[in-house]
Amino acid sequence: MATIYDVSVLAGVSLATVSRVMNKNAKVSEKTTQKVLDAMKQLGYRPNAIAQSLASNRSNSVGILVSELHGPFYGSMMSGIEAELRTAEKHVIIAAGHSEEALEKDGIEFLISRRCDALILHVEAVSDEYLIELVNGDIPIVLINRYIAEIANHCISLNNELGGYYATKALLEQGHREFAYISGPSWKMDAQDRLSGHQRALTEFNVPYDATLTFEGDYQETGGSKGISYLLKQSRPFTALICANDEMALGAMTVIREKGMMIPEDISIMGFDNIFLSQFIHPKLSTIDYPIKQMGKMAASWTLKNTFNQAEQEITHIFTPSLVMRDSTRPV
Amino acid sequence: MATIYDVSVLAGVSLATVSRVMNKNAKVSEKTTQKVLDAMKQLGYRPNAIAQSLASNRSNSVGILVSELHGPFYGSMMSGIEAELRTAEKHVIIAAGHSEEALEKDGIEFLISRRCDALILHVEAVSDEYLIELVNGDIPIVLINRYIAEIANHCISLNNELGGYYATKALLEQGHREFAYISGPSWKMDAQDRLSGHQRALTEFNVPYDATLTFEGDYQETGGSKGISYLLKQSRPFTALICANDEMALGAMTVIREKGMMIPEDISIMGFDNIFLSQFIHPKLSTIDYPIKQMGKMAASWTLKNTFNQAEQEITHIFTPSLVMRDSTRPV
DNA sequence: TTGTATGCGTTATCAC
DNA sequence: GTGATAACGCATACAA
Repeated sequence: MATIYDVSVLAGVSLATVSRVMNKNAKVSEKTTQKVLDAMKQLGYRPNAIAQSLASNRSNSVGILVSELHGPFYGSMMSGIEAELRTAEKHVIIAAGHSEEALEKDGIEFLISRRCDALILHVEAVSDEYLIELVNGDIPIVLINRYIAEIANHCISLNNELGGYYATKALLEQGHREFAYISGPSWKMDAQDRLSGHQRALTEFNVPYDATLTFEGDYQETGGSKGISYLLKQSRPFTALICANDEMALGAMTVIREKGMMIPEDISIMGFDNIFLSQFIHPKLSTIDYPIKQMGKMAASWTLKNTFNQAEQEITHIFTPSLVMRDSTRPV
Repeated sequence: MATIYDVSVLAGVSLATVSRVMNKNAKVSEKTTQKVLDAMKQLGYRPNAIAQSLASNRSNSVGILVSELHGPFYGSMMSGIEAELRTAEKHVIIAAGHSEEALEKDGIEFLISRRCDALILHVEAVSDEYLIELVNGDIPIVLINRYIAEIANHCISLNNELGGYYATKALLEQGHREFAYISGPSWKMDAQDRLSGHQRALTEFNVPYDATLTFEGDYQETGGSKGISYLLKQSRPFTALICANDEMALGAMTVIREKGMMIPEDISIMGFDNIFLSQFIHPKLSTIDYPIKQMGKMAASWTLKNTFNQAEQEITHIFTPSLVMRDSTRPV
């Protein structure tokens, strides 16, 4: 693979001149520029990004850490980030943390070791302290879906509690009084927040919270299936099921139908996240909109602004969820 | 950020020795090893992967190019690859090609410039010639979902034609004789192959292929919605709808229901890909299984074998699709 | 406008 | 077993 040196020899100029025409940051005569360009083309020269990074201490890339590489939530997030960054000619380097502390730290180490210019992290297992320390390091960092007061301006998060509140309130206003709830993993902050919102709404309507009709799921379809199976076995009846995300709602719906019940006639179902698919399933899922794509875009804008000094735009740090009523819920 | 030099000074040894204990590739006495380790810990030393790459000409990472960062298909693929690579302590660097020639080449350039040790590509827009040339370059390359005879052992692909054949044949055997077909973008090879398989099955059963009941979709939900709307407006009736992928099937199902028709009573629907969700929608989707996750895993194994000389395992180059009959189809 | 020289943080090839 | 020292491919301060 040709190097800058080969190009300089062929073009009959110095190595520095070649570097200059690449970076267009210094005046080079029209004529030599052309000579260099020709030589580059002739050699099929491609700059070595690694060497560039080492010499300049910048990589023109931002690192992204997601929990999983699959799933609609992370898919939207990655797409949102990449789309925004691409307009600025920055690249992304993606790693997966799998919601495990060791792997998350590992992924972050990897991204740092690759000398990313900034990091966008969706982390769940590492501690606040760890993150605060990280933010105080020398590499710019944004957190998605996590709010830490001490570093609030590094956070792009959704008010999950409010989302949980909206979800339950909507059903309460439809007359529902008996609820079942399939939550996310209880150690995850967003799962806790959504459940808190649920409870707040119940309290507001003087409806007691029934722990026996709560199931801790895993945010996946199978969690929803297992959850509803469990809940249906309990002695207490319920008219509404709230799932802490759409995937679990989907899993639950499948089982409910298998048991011969109708949605929403027998059970109203509410999801959370408003994944793209939720409008294509049957019945169309009522849910809480989580604008994750825009949040990804916003996180990317943050790095553009704070790292690459581009486009001074307004950064929204806390997003507000909104209710999306469709066909899986109905008044009782 | 501490460098290897800082460590060597603190440990009172030479720079080379520090490098040795990092790479454990040469004998270093127990005692000095410990001194170095201590110094590293004390300084919070992290190796600079960029410098390592430059010096060693290896990066311990493999580059992945996908068309999109979202969607169940690419999600599964990325997950499959990453899971396999992680067991070997290799990392992935992901870029998106957006099914556009310029962007695909761009992404490949990026991955090469980052000195990935190998590349796994899901490309659709670049030409065979370009890829053949690439494969003859000095970086190991695997192609997913693409078969090019000249470089067959660099390809991990599915027999899409056979899948299309299976899909249609299953419906023919159920007695269907009037078909509508929503295809993928006609310039995509896999879309062409699936359609060819469809036509082969028709021919085998002496059923004429009706081009007026074929719609060219975009492999997305909206393509399915638009497609079925168009097809329903045609004068010719049909009892079965075949969609070139599950997402379009989903989009079509939504519209069909909005029009007050029943699935599968009024129309049988067959998808393609067997995305994870297809078993959770209602009615459960009959489809063709595309083992993309295993194929991703296989591509990763290929790189492990051909680039990192690990685990001499058997590589399957052409995967065979299989029929998955569920509830969206029924005999007529 | 162009060239020279040095450094970026490692690995690796020699010596000792 | 350990230490100098030359690459690796490029950016950049300093000269010319």
